[in-house]
Order: sequence, then C-alpha cells, then structure tokens
Amino acid sequence: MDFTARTAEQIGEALRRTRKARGWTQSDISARTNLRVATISSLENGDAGTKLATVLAVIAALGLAFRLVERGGSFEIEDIF
Amino acid sequence: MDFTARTAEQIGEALRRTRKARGWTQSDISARTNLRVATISSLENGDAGTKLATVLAVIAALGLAFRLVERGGSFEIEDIF
DNA sequence: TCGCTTATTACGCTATGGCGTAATTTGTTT
DNA sequence: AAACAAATTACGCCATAGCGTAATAAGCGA
Repeated sequence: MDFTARTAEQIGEALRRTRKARGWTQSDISARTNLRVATISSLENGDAGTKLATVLAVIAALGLAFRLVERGGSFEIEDIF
Repeated sequence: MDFTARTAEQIGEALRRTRKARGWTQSDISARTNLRVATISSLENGDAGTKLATVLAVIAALGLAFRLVERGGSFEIEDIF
C-alpha cells in the first residue's frame, strides 16, 4: 500500500485502490470531506484540474500523506505497467 | 531531501526547498513548465487552490514524484515542528 | 547604500472546479 | 433477470486559478 505517482491518473488510481482497501465507498469519503461524490469520482478518474485542497482532503480522509521523493535515483515500481 | 506533507503549506515549502537545493529560481521552473512565475510563487506559498496539474508540473520539473504513504503507522518527522 | 536579480502582488480576462440537484449508467447480490 | 447500491455524467451557478502584462517589494552581492 505504497504508491508512487507522477500523473493525475496514477494519483487517482492510488486513491481509489486505497479507498477500496479500506472497504469504503465514494459516499463515505464524501461524508468525511464534505466533497460531492461527483468530485471524488472526478479525482479518482485522473482529472488534473482538481484542486490541491480537494486532493489533500481525500488523502486526509484516507489516512494518507504525501511524500515527495527524488525521481530517477531509485527504481519506480509503476514503470513496469 | 525527502519531505512528507499533509498540507498545501508543507508541499509549498518542500517544493521551495528542493528548488533552492537545485540552485534554481522560480523563473527556471517557469521556463521548464510554461507556468508563470506568479503561479509558482503562489504554490510555494501554500495556496491550496492550486490545480493538481500545476503541482505535478512543478514536481516533474524538479525531478520529484509523489509517494502516497500510510499515515499514523510510523513516525512523522514534521510533527516535531 | 546602490543596483541588479528574484519574488510577490495587482488588474482585467477566460476557462473551469466544485456546488446543488438529479438523471443515468454501471456493478453487485440474490 | 430483478432489485438495490455505487459510480458517472449533466445543467445552471458562483468563485477563482492561471493567463498576459506590469508594478512593487524583497534579497543580495559589489
């Protein structure tokens, strides 16, 4: 449960996977963030126009945090896919 | 050079520190991203309204990537400050 | 302190995020 | 297949990000 991402699509996917791993619905996240289900959906589907505040709210709701890591230095797991 | 962040302020600070560590100016980032210097400034100053696309562009320009990490499990360094 | 570079802020503009609400499509379970 | 739950999409509305341009304010070395 440790995702590295460079694109909005990857972030969306990571958030969706984490949410499902928690056994939660978008509606659950909505309740915890006061964001509309539609907004969560948009984010999970990789909309890069999403505001940082929205991403942060969802991340917080999922009990996650961002870590900014150096790229190129080490192997990136998602480069396989 | 490994920042964990939960807020826009922390992300902005991390990006600013990384940029300075690279010896770059906001203008350098601007050239690499086609974003205005003012936009970079706003992001580094912690504006949560910034679009995800903007954050991703700056991160890419700095050679960084996001890592979504589980919170609460382990110790968070920035909780000290 | 002066002068140059870098960063922040402002004004008018267009594009769009997120809102409320609600319909529709997709998934899941029996 | 039917029925319910979950996710996606749509429409009108308001707020605001990021744009071009430019002025102002910090930083900083000579």
